[in-house]
Parts: sequence; C-alpha cells; structure tokens
Amino acid sequence: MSVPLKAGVLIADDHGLVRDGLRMVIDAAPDLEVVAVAEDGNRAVERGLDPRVDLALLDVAMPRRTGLQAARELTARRPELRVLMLSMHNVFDYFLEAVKAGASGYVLKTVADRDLVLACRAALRGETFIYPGMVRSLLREHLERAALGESQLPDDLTPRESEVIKLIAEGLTSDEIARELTISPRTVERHRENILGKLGMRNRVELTRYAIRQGLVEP
Amino acid sequence: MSVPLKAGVLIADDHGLVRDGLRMVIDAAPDLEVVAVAEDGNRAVERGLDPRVDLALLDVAMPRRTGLQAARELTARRPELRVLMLSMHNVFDYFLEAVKAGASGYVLKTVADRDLVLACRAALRGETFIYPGMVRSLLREHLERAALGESQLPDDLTPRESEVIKLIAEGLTSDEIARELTISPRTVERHRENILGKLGMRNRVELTRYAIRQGLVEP
DNA sequence: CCGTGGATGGGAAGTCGTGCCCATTGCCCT
DNA sequence: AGGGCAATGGGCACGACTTCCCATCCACGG
Repeated sequence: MSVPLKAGVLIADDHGLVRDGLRMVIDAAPDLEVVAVAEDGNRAVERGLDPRVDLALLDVAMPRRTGLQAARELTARRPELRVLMLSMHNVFDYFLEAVKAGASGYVLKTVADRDLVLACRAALRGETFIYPGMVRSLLREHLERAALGESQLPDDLTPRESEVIKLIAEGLTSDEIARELTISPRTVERHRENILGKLGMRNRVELTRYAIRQGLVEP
Repeated sequence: MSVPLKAGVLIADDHGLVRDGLRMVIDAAPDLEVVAVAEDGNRAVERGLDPRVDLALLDVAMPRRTGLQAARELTARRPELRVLMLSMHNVFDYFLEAVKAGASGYVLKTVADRDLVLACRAALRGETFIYPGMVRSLLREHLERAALGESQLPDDLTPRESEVIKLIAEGLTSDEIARELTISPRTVERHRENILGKLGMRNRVELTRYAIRQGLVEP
C-alpha cells in the first residue's frame, strides 16, 4: 500500500473558530492529519493519550486545565508525544513554562499558516521550535527583568544596527542605505537580518513601528 | 412622570474590555445612558444614526473605518450629534484631525472615570472639550508647524484603501491582508499600488509612517 | 443612458526583502 | 591564547513588493 504516512495531530483550544482554523491549516499539509480535537485541558489529556496522536497543539489558556498542565501530564505519560504550545502572547515566562512542561515549541497565534506547519514538522523531527529571533530577545528580556527588577529597556542593538534601523524606518532601500553608509548592500541586509532576529520581528514595517516607538525616528 | 432625562450614548471601540469598561462608567452617571455599542467604524456609523444617540464616543483607531472617518460621516449626516474622540495618545495632530472631523472633544483613555463623564457633559452642552493643560502645548506645536508651511492634505483615500493601509501598517503581508478581508491578494496589491500612487510614496515603510501620523494605527 | 470612479481580479517582469549558508577582520575580555 | 562578538561581505533561494499592462461589475449622478 502506498498511503502516505501522515502524522496524527491533536488540536486543543477552547475557541471553536480557532479550532476550525487550525484544523484546516493542518489538514491542508500533506504530511499532517488532525485525528483528535479537544475544547478544554482535561479532554486534551484524554485524547492526547490516543496512540494515533503524534503531535499535540495545545492552547496555553484553556478551561479546566491549562495547556501547560495538560502538557506536563501528557509528556509524563507518553514521552514520545510531541507538544507545541500555542499562545497569543510573545511573553518569555510562558515560553519558559512551556519548555519546562515538556513542550517542543511555542508558537504565536499570529504566525502565518506556513510557519505553523513548519513548526509542526520541526517538533515531529524532535527539534525544539522557536522563532530564531525570539530566543535571544526573550532571553534578554528575561535576564534584564531578573536583573533590573523590571522595566523594558531599549534593546541591545549595536550602534551600527541603530544607524541601520533608522535609515530603514525612513523608508530607504538596502542599496540607498549602503550608499549612505558607504558599505555593501549585502552588509546592510545582514544588519537588518540581525535586527529582525534580535527583536523577533518579521519585516520592515514592524521594524518601522518599533523605531517610532523608540523615538529613533519621527513618524 | 419623573423619569430623569438621560442622554443616549454610543460606545465604539474594537476592544471588548474597553467597551465594557466605558459602558460601566457611562451607565453609572445618572444623566447618561449607553444606548448603542459598536466594535468597528462602520458599525459606529450605522448605530450613530439612531436618533436615540445624542453623543458618540469613538475610538480613534478602529478596524474598517477609523474614529475620525466615522466622525466625519456622522457629523455630516447628523449635525446635532455630539462626538468625543477617545485616544491612547496625547498627540496634537490627532486632536486637530478630530476637531476637523467634527468632534467636540478629545479624551485620552488614561483619564479618570470622572473626567470622562465631565467631558461627556461638556460635549452635550455644545462645548469643545480638551484638557486645559493640553491646549497650550498643542497650540504651540501647531503654530510652529503651520509657520513652517506644512499642510497635511486630507486623505483622499477611499474607505477600502484605508482598511488596506491599516493592515499594511500593522505589518501584514499581502496574502495575510487578503485572508483578513477575504479578497484576492492581487486586489490587495492593487489597492496598495493606488495608495502609493495617491500619496506619492514608494514603499510600505513610508506608508506605515503615514498611517501612524494619521492615527490610523498605533505605533 | 452614459460616464465616472470604486472595488474587484489577472498576467508579466523586475526589484527588493528575508532566511540561511559561508567567510574574514579586529577588538575586548579573561 | 582563545572565546565571544561586532562589522564586514559573498552566494543562493524564495517570497514579497512594485510597476506596468489588461479586464469586469456596480453604484451614482447628470
């Protein structure tokens, strides 16, 4: 038989619309298939014990039992099960808790569909998935908060990176910035890449809003 | 009969929690009563046409139509209607735009409950409400800028274009915007093209800064 | 009834941005 | 001396953006 081997996925979220959306995204992937759905943490544990489930997508905030509690229970009883936590918030503490609870990854609900599928595949391969840029920024946030008590500081962009972000937020292209700074366009893009990574952002628009919030440029 | 005459209030804000909070504040006042609620700009206009509504509280930044656009539409169609703009930001341009759009006042969301009620009463009496401390600094900024010959032309953008520009300025890609509005990515790009043309801009970054200046999105 | 303009969509081509791989240089710190 | 890191740059792939062309449909006013 040549049936493609699909990984079985459990979806657990208390919002019906979110469940339906996730189901469509997952089922659209050729190598993934939704085999169970749960609307609260208790049912997520029940259904996650089903051996057809290879990967559990758990919302952090669910009634009756949180995604974190469900993850702890599930990974204790089925160590081979992969778990991805879904969250609305880019908050470091949640991520830490998620990893401590046995999750293989932490995915924001704001991500694009494609990225969710990528995260699922990474989790199934046994990798711990997190947006490359989130790691550093989250770790830094956490360390700073631990060190300074609290307060969100301006980020640890290097001086050169600050120059670049300003020019980006003024609407210049890489080539124009390169001419401005008399360096190679390639280097400008390298800096931009690092900035996006450090701040956990996706594109120039988010970066522009950041720069305006920080007062680096005028709107 | 001795029923106290209550002024009818419309609350328009895209955040449910904010709506609920405002409703409680308003309904706690003996002379005010919430008679309508809206979660975006289009619905704000619909419900603001209801003759029971004497005063509209409009959030500056709402989906589908901004508070400013809604205010323009409402005051054009119901000149006797009073409008108060609600904003998170103490920024002069927003205030000017609000007044130009027909608002009777501009209230920061950080105000105390009591001040909001005072602002409502002032607006209902036909006064233009603004925090005394804001006036001087705001007027000064404005005069400086007027002296420099800066004239912000009003947006000749269509309603649809405004929706699109907001989503662009929030960092969404064309595909994501297309899903959000349930139209084709191609159409999103068509709108973006028209917007760039109308405003004489080159890319999403300049467009983002424009949207922030106009109060279409928060930085 | 016709014209205007908004909203919708498609195609093609070229530029730009983003992600991921690689490298070298120099500087600071232990 | 070795480790870490900022700054520099190359290559490659892919997706996103931008700018042209084209079109249909609908609402509204004259």
